[in-house]
Amino acid sequence: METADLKKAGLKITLPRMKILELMESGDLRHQSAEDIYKALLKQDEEIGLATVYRVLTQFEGAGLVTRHHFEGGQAVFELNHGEHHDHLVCISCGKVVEFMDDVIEQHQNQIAKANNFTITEHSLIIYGRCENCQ
Amino acid sequence: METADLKKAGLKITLPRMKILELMESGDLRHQSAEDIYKALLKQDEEIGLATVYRVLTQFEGAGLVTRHHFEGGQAVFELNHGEHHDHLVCISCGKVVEFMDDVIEQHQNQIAKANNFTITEHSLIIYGRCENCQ
DNA sequence: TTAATATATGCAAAAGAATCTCATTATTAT
DNA sequence: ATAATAATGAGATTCTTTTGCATATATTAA
Repeated sequence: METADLKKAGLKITLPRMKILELMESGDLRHQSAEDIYKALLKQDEEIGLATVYRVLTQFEGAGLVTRHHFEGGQAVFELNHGEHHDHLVCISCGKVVEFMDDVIEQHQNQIAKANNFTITEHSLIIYGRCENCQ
Repeated sequence: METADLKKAGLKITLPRMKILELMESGDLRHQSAEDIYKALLKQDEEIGLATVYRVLTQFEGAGLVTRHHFEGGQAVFELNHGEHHDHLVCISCGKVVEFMDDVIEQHQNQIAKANNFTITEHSLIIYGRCENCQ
């Protein structure tokens, strides 16, 4: 992920945008709410407003750099796109998120859409449960 | 769906609860937001507050009578439970909702959860797209 | 049927998430 | 470096949902 991607999206290279990208790339947490990101930036002494974080994330989403997920629990979470589409397992206890991808499921979704004369624009499959450590 | 279900859930049989149940059974719209329900009740000249609608729906959800879905677009929608679990196709243009159920997808979800040592509590599969009339 | 009690309701206020306004500041193309 | 354009921060605002509290309603036992 680089400045080139921002340019391509017609977005100026600004400090807030760079910092948010960096933070999302830096990997500890791949799925964070706007507020998580805002707080993480504060901890790094970056004075970036929450409104800016929301704005930037929405622009990134529009540019296809980021995906917004509506997991349960109020706030949307954002994830940096990395190639392949995938779905999610979410632990309702500790919040752990595992990504997965299943071709058979994808295929069946396409069939179902077709059978109902729907043109798919996107889909969201989330499995909620308890992870290994939270049984 | 009957008063017995309310009793079983330890809920008193009250007018708001009956009216909301009736409305949700009466079938025109199987997936409605709390506000949709509130407005529909107003049209029937039932003076039931929005807060009550939210409270009752949340209680119904807790009692397993109703399922809350977080489709895209701000408001949660509520659906009266009718036996089998199922997933949803949602038209992003007209809001039409089609229910479906696919055993192969269900099976694969279970496998995936197992492979990742998750105990499933629930899952949500939503396919967004355009329906026949909205292409 | 009535009285006692436990719950539910309506309204207004509050809380939480996300967006918008607008004056100021930064970035880009010239 | 400058002008033109876009982005930012802070706070106000909107929208959805929840809560507090005084009143009203339903249930239970007498």
